[in-house]
Amino acid sequence: MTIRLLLADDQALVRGALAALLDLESDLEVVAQVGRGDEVVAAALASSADVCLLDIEMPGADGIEAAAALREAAPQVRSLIVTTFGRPGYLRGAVDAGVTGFVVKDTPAAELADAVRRVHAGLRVIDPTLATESLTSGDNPLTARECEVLRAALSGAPVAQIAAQVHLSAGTVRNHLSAAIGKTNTATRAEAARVARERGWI
Amino acid sequence: MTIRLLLADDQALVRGALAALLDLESDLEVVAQVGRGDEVVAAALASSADVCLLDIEMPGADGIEAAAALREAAPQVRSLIVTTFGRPGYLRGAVDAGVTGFVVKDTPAAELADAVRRVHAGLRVIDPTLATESLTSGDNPLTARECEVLRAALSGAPVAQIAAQVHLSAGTVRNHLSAAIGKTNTATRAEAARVARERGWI
DNA sequence: TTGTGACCATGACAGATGTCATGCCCAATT
DNA sequence: AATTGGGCATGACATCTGTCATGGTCACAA
Repeated sequence: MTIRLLLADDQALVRGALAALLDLESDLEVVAQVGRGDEVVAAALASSADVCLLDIEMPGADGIEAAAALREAAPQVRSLIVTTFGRPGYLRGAVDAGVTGFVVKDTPAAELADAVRRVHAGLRVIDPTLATESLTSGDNPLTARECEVLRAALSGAPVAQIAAQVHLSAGTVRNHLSAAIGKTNTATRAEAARVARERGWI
Repeated sequence: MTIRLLLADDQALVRGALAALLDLESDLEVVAQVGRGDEVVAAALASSADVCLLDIEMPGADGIEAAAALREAAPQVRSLIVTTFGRPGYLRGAVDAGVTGFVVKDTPAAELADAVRRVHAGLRVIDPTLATESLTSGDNPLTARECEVLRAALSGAPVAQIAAQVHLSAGTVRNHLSAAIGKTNTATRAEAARVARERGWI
């Protein structure tokens, strides 16, 4: 009995290449490919996939949202995040969304098929490098508001614009930014936003 | 006679998957794989590759630098940039470095093999979407200094730190940043740096 | 009930930032 | 020789930003 796979990645070339790689394995079969996160559930159901390989950065919905939707609509389908970015925050979010596996695209190609088989068997597959990083980087110390304001600050926009965007007064925005700057040990909001993003806090 | 290929991409999984994809073609053969830009030339010579597929973002040297080095050391080897980012600035730099082809990873997988064959035949292969974008986005209006200062501003560091980094007075840095803000039609240096990066100007 | 902590807001202050005018040096162009 | 344009710098100015103190509301836990 072959394991039926769905691939979700917005880069067609990578998607096709992964399909070629996995189809080399006699016990694996790619039965569906999508380029958007919001098409994952429908495609998984239509193709009766066993395991979904999900990239994180996709239009429509990211891979973590897709995994959460998948758990809701088709709990028997396992999901494996295959992503470029090993941000610890992503890993946490992915685990919360109920994914069974999480590997980065630095993984040797030969190991991917094994990861898929383990995931299909219900075993947790977590990139070890990432797992330790996740522990060292700790929890997100930012409050919900601070995250929201920092996200708006990512573009580099001035405070007035951020305030309009999040429907707060300029003074309050500055307070939140100041708190975030303190918690990230940085000197400017631009730097704080960058650090928070790298740590996966926003 | 098969076309001998070298793959350079820092993500092992993508590299391996591309190898699987291309090895499906009977007239193509992947004879070398590297994960760093500064290993391309040696590997190309050792494996007597005909065409090198180069990612842009790699440690050691980026794909464009690798292509330039390759033209220097082994002019008979064709290079094809295969990258995630379609920044117009990249395309310009790549053409200047003498690459024969430039495709983005959004390309359908089925077209890659054809692109490789065309490149091997000496034909120019340029992603059409990118080519038009490159024309509309126009030339880089920033001076060398402005680029340098903007690059240092990418991290969000305060002016004093940027000044120390580029060995200029704080006042001069502010002047350059002000000029860059004007040329990018933005309000802050963080925004200017973001826009300039998106446009491929830095 | 009494904290406790997140959230929102205001006001005040020092320091950072963006803008502008001005000047000098140097290289390339006219 | 004169002009132009980039690079460098300084000083001045208005504004923006980051910090801090203060005070209010609300939800939740002790």
